[in-house]
Amino acid sequence: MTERREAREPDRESEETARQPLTRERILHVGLRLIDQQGLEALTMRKLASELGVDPMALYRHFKNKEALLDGVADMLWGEIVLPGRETDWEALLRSVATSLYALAHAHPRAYTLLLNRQILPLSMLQLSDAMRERLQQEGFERQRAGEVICALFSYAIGYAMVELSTLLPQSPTHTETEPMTDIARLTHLMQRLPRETPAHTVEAAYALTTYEAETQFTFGLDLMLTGLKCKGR
Amino acid sequence: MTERREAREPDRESEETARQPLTRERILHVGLRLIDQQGLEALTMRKLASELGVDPMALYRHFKNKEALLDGVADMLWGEIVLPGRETDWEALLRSVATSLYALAHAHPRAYTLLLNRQILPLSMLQLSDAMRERLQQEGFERQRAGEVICALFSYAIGYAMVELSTLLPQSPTHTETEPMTDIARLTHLMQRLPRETPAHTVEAAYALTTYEAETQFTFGLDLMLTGLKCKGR
DNA sequence: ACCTGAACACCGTTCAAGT
DNA sequence: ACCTGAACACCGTTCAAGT
Repeated sequence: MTERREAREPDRESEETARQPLTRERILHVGLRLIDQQGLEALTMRKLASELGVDPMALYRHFKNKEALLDGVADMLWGEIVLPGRETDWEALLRSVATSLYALAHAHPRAYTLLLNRQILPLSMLQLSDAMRERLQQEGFERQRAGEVICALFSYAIGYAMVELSTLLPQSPTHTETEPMTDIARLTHLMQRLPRETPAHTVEAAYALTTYEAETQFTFGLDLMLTGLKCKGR
Repeated sequence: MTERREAREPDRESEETARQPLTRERILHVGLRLIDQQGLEALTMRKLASELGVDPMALYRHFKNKEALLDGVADMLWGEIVLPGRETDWEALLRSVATSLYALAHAHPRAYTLLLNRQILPLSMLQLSDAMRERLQQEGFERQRAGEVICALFSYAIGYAMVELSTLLPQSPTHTETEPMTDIARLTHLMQRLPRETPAHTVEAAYALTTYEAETQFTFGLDLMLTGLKCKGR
């Protein structure tokens, strides 16, 4: 996706190309692809190794254990968030980062939970928040206030994305890419995920919950925060 | 194993008391306790069964599989959130629910991620949000607006809690219960969770990030939302 | 010194054999 | 009809035996 090598031959991105030397980056890249395609629980040291055309134990020379490998994937995900150019003011900056974090959930729905599940602080996350803090301070925010704002923004954006994923994610990841589901499809999909004894009243509530335009709703909460911030002053 | 019915013995709340009949509730209860004590990945069908003094396969007559069991635990967690009395106005209501969701993260730090990781819609969550919607509508919110507010609030509260857990959670769960860590303890704990090559500049950023008073910071973001809501009108 | 794959100690779940 | 536990197909990781 991001990496364009301009090779003479069309990359088939299959087991054939897996004959390059084994690097940390390549492992992580294939690992993320595996999660995207088959889900987080399908990422197995053995499966990943065979995908790379390599002995399972070979992975352990690049990562201490599976946890460390997942930490690496999480760091990659954080690394996909980039700041807009220097000319954007603080409000647009916050809006941009929040939107990017939300969009990341659609780019990597099965991997997204790694953003918060890890037991380390991803370096990319620290660098991102530090760069944001610097920009906010330049526009007059106090240091601590800047930190609070960033933390609140991250919490909302990621939290919203995870709520959406946990209530809307189809079992098959195909829908995410294509056009929105029909009402019928949405309802049947919903019914599958409710206990059989759910009262009709609650089914209706659930349907309402999952029917809102997700993007609009995300913006609503984001606007709440930004409005509050402007009311309070920086 | 033979069934022993020693009714005269005082409850020691250990494996002895595990001789009660196996019910869905008891399984879930012990399962949550196991997660609280040993972490989510330590919850094993086999371990849980032995904790209950039961054959592993016995669990499968109450739950289709491990996923269904975890769904049940998630539902229990949602069930711990209760609404305040009818006399509280909408702002206090929202504040109360958000705070409860946040507090739940401290009561069950190792299980908290289940709130959002499940592939079903927990019934308790639907009932909670539906009850909230009703209350908000009674106070003049439009139906859709009420839904948006609830969703935004859930997102922020849970998101904040998960951000806090993922950046602050000590490896040993003891600290959560006791008094706050000292600065030194916090710093060393932080250093353990950063890559060895982290530049000093970023270490400082990370330290700042994890040092804020968590509770105060949570309230800051919550206030942002509520202020925004009041500015915009209901 | 590096690389490998057999082996260990688990896991969720199936299934056949017991009652 | 219910209950049980052996067995299957995995898993992450150790470790000794190869090079």
